[in-house]
Amino acid sequence: MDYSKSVYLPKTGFPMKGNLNEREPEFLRLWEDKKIYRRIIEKNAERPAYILHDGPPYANGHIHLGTALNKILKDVVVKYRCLRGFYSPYKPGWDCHGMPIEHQVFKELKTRKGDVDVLEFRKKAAEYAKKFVNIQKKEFQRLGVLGDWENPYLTLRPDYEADIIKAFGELAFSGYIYQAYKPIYWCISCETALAEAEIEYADKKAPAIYVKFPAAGGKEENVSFLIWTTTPWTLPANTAIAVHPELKYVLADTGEGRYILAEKRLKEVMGKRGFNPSVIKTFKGEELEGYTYSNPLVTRESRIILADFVSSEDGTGCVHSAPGHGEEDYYAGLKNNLEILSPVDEKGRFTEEVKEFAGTRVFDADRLIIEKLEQNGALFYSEEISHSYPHCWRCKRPVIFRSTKQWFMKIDHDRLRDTLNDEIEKTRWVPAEGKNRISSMVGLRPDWCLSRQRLWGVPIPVFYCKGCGKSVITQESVSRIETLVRKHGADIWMEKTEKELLPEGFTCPFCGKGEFSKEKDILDVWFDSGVSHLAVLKESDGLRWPADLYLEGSDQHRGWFQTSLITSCGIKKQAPYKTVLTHGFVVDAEGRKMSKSMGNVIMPAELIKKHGAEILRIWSVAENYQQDIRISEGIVKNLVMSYRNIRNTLRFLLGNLHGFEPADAVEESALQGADRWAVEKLKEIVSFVTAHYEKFAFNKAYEELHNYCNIYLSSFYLDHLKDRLYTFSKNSPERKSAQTVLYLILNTLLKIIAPILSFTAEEAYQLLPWKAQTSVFLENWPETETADKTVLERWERFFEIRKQVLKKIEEQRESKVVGSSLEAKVTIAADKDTFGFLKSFEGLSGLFIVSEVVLSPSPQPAYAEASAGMPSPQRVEGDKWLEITVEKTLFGKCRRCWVHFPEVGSGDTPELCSKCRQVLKDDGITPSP
RNA sequence: GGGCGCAUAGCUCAAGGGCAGAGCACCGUGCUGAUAACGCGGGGGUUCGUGGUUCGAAUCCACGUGCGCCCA
Repeated sequence: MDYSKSVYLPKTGFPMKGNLNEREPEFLRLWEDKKIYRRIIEKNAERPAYILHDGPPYANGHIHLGTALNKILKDVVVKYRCLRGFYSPYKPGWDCHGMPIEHQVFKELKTRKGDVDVLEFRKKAAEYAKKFVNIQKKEFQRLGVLGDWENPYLTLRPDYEADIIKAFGELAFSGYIYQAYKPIYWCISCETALAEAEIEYADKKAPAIYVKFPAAGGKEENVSFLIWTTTPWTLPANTAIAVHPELKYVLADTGEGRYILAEKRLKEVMGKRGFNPSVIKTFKGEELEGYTYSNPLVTRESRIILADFVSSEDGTGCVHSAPGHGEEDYYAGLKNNLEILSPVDEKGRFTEEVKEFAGTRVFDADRLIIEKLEQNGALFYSEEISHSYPHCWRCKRPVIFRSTKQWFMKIDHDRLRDTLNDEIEKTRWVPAEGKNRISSMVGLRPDWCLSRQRLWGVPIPVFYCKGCGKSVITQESVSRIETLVRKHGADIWMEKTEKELLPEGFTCPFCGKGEFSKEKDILDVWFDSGVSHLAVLKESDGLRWPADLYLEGSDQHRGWFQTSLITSCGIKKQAPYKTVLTHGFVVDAEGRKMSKSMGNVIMPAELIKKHGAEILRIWSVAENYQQDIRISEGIVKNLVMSYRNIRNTLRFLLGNLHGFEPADAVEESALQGADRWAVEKLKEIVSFVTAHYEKFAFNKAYEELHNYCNIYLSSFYLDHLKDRLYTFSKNSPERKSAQTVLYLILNTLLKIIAPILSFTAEEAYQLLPWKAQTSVFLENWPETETADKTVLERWERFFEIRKQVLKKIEEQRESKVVGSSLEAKVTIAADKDTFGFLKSFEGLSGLFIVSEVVLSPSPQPAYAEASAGMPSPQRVEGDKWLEITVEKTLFGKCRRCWVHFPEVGSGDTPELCSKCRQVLKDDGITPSP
């Protein structure tokens, strides 16, 4: 007789193999076709809101693992909130302006700034950005991220651009915006500003000169600070000499003159002239602060300042500082209130400010300046060196640092820095270290330079009066520009003349004249995204300000978190977010960052193709994202394994609920044996997982879910239930009790894994005959109930004993006494308390999955004999002891349920146990021969 | 060079002064009614290094190494 057809084996259309890459698109289609995102939002429209504001990725290139990680984490948060019944819309966005796109478009056009029609160029740049918005949109959607993909926000949309103009205006009217000089890279042959990305480093020959700057007003006569420079032409713009506060300096006498320089450099520098100087004094750099000296080229007295960037590796340790011609010098200048001189025009010629060399190109001036210094007796030594120097990417010529007038946002205005700090304090930072990080950055940050001498961005809405030369920005002018931009886009600024842009009859508020020229610089692209909270979080779009959550990579402490905070505190005196969550960076198996040159880059598309987006989702949450997140084939393989375990657990649940209907569910009071424990355990899992979703500790939630499926379900509960599910009468209370719990577990599990395992949860949900919704995401989060601790503890104690029973069985398996555990007879002797404890369990044999369990009341002998060299009890703890014996059962094996029973072998169906005989009768089954 | 952070089993993570633990992987094995599944058992550690504090350090302190982010 073949009884395998007479048992109720699992039956389901949920395949064991996920085939994720092929199946996932089905569910993407389902979500799209049935407008699931819309429906979730509508469902919760009247509920409390939870707003995650999307930081816009840059619309350039394909998504990489970092962006995928970020979007998945956001998706998990949003889905969790939605399931919990929050109104939690997700509006994705893209950052569309800026240098990288401009750079790419120039490359494609094989041209450069200055050679293009600005409007045509901007059209191309917009097309380029939109193209990548669409590419990335598809890639993000493929990850299973739900959101308002039909209406994302793009920083290049007219509405958004108008809001940028508006925000700039508001800051200007509050007095935050001012104009000042700042050095930038400048190509004197292309006559254009260059961005960092347009700079190439190449070796260049340069004069390296040592120059004496006579100390002034000191007690010592004939003392000079000795500086070293490779750009003699910047000497006229010198306004300070920087020394390192901690470095040792000397006053050295050569006989020919006395010099101050770093002790470490003394020998080498003096050696150039063959001097063997005597050291008169040694002192720390900080003692030099405030001393003055005179410039040998122009009549100017300047100060010694302290700066940490001074090195003792080359030069003299006394660094010539020209804040108008170098970035380090510039910041040192700001800090020390130095004048920022930049007496060089756009063609690289000295202006009238340097009378003697006016009209001379700076590189030609080097020679003249050296001659002049020599005549003055200020030249200590001159040589030629070759060093790495910035060059223009386009014309390959050396560039210079030149200062131009630029727009800034003042951080120390109207107590803004205090507001920033206060708001940082009020914000919840996850992890908490983020607070420290951003506040130390905000504490030190200089004013924000908003000007960019570029083409692809939003214009700075400022006019210059041709009458008095003053810059003009008024409520009226800004509001007019804002309206025009909202209607036509920011291109209007380039398209129209000043007269057309300004309101009719507009006159200069300073001098009353009516002729203007418009600002040519555009805004820093960080300003675009920095005002996203104003441009996007609008009630009219179903959103709220401030956002509940910003969630980005930890690099955004300096980037978006900060720019958003600054604009927000400047305009609204309040942070735009309540909580900021950061994640680390994606690195390879060895913890190294991914880079093309290292060849260790893994793209999301590869992983999706191979394993499905679900694995990427698991990876995103299973790791501790507060640190750097590693990825490698091995790591992915592990995740795939853990996925399979969860998937198979779902499959088992689905399979064993075949034919079950919710109406079949029994009352909680009618649950049998371990079923009651399972209900309590599930409560515990739901509470734990919910609490950890709430804390953004997704890895803990996932780990718990995995462990639950693995340790509690697969290893114990489900294994134990097989007997009841497969062999008991179809409608028996034992079977229905088990199914009731499986039903509960499955329904619950699908909802709480859905934010992470979105595809799999949906796949399983679609197979539920009793599914109430079109999608699992339209369901409600299960109630979190406090589990009955007494029940859980009782069973934990049981598991401890079970573990030892299993070990004993394994020993006997190794000795070939038993194979299947159902061949085992287990005898347990124990102390009184443990004995009573075990006795209180019904169906112990079923819980151990053995055929016989004998509880031997035999007191103490085993324990007593232990000392006499007899087999020792397996567990002794205080007065508790336990002795477990496993032997092969003498009963016959029931051919149907495989359990060994005494009655097998007798009666009219000797191959069956009495239970199975009855089941066959009750269920009217005639087994096929 | 500076600021912030990280380092525990092959992998992902626990333990935050008191025997270094879990899951996965691996090895062995059972079952053949979750079967590319499932069960059971097992091996596996210089807790990055050095020094210090302490009766006792993975844990606290100092220095160093490696890595990441940001800045120069």
